[in-house]
Amino acid sequence: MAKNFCTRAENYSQWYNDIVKKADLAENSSVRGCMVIKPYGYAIWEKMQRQLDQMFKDTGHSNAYFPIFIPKSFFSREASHVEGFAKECAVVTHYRLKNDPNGGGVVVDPDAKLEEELIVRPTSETIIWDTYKNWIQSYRDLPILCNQWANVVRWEMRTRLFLRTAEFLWQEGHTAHATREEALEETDKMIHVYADFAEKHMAIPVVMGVKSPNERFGGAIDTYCIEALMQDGKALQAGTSHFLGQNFAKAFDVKFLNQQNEQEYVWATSWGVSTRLIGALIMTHSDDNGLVLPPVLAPIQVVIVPIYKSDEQRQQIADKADTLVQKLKALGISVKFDNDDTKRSGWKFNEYELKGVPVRVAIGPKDLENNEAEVARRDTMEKYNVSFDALVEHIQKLLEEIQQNLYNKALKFREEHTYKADTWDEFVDLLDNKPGFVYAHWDGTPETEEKIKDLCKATIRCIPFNNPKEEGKCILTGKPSHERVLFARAY
RNA sequence: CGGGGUGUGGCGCAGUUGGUAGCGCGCUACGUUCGGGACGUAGAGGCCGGAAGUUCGAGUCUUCUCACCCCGACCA
Repeated sequence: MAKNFCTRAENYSQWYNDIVKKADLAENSSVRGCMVIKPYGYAIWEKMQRQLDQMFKDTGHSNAYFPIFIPKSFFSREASHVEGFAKECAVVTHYRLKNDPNGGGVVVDPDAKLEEELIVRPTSETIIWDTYKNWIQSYRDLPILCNQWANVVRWEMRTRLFLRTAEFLWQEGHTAHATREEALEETDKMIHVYADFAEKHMAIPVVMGVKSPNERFGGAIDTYCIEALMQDGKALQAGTSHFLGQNFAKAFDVKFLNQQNEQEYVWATSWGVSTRLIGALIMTHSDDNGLVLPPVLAPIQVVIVPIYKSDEQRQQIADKADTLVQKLKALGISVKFDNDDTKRSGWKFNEYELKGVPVRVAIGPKDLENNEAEVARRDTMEKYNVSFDALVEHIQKLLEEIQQNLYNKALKFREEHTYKADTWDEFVDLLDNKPGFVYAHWDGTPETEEKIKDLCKATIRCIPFNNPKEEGKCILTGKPSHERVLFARAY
């Protein structure tokens, strides 16, 4: 079947890379650490964007755009924020090139040094709070609910397509509120939007929770997150929502006059998801035959492949296919009729399987005779015949069924790979031999979390919301603990 | 920044004791095919990562350099 294709069992990361390349999602560019997102991969991102954007609008947010460059001085205003990002910032120091006097092409003009260096945004809190300062005077100016779709740069040492690249695409929401309660509510609302998106659209079950101090965003009071479990048993952070308190308001002196005519610092949140979600999508659903896409996000939901010998047959099938295309399109289903004569049907079957198209319809001479078509679903690889009269309705239902099946499968996988550990040996044994989510007691100190990470590479992914209280002893130190937290090795 | 590796047609690779570059895939044309990646025939395509050196002669040997990949420390 699939040729030159690494299986998950053989080498998981090779399998991942193969999928990204062979499904034509993205490739490495000649710029170190940066990827080219190819049309098919970008189409998935566009579908995600469209959906998320609608969800942001529905919750009262508006899009805006802020500069890609941030003056260095802005960056140093919030101490833990700088600390979080300083090590991975790209910096612009000059604004002009000139011809190399030695004839070696162009060189940076040393006379064109910037007065103040500019940071290429790794995230936009600082430039946005510098801007919000001018937008806010009174409680009547609040809340501000902005989102921006943008690229950001984090100079990573080691990169992997979609999962970690030097430049990536994301959205970042930045909101300003009059009260602590309102900002907290916003933080909570947005992590729920992300969880909803992950589960309903990406068909990925997630655990929602709060980050431990070690894993918290630089400059945040609290970071909420959604965590997903990949097929190799590693966790992947799929989205974050931060309660920033008044940290940035204080750093940028953003105050408003409340109804009692008193000056108060503004309360803030920020939240984001990135193209990394495409990595999550791949590693949650795909199999050894290639990409598997949930119908809701698939650029092509249905592909129709004709099988023919003569031109006459080809024409007859095309007529049949065209009416099918019209009917499916009328239902809002994205369908492709691949009538390319330079590729054979077998080649197309493999190609669309590799690309994760949820439903394939094959129509050949025999089918014409019997007034039916062969339907193949990508998630289960099942094939069967359906009469033409029932086809449209069948496909519509099938797409919904596949979406649901993928979610159920992923949920089942997560449940089967979620464990409890009560002793250190048990904990390490699980991580090494049955990788997945491990619920274990922790004494609540950053030092212990750090030590656990050093010892076995596992980190606290989150402390789930509504976490059941349970008395126990810390897995490492034996100190008392009143709840289990979620551990895993993570991407 | 440590430790390991690789640079040769678009991609994946071979190239012996130094003798002037080959294979598979892909690509082009034509023909035969067409219900799970077809086959035949004929083609196109390469200053062998770069620089210097040894030599009558370097893909091959020496030195230097550059780039990329893998494993660590950092991270969404």
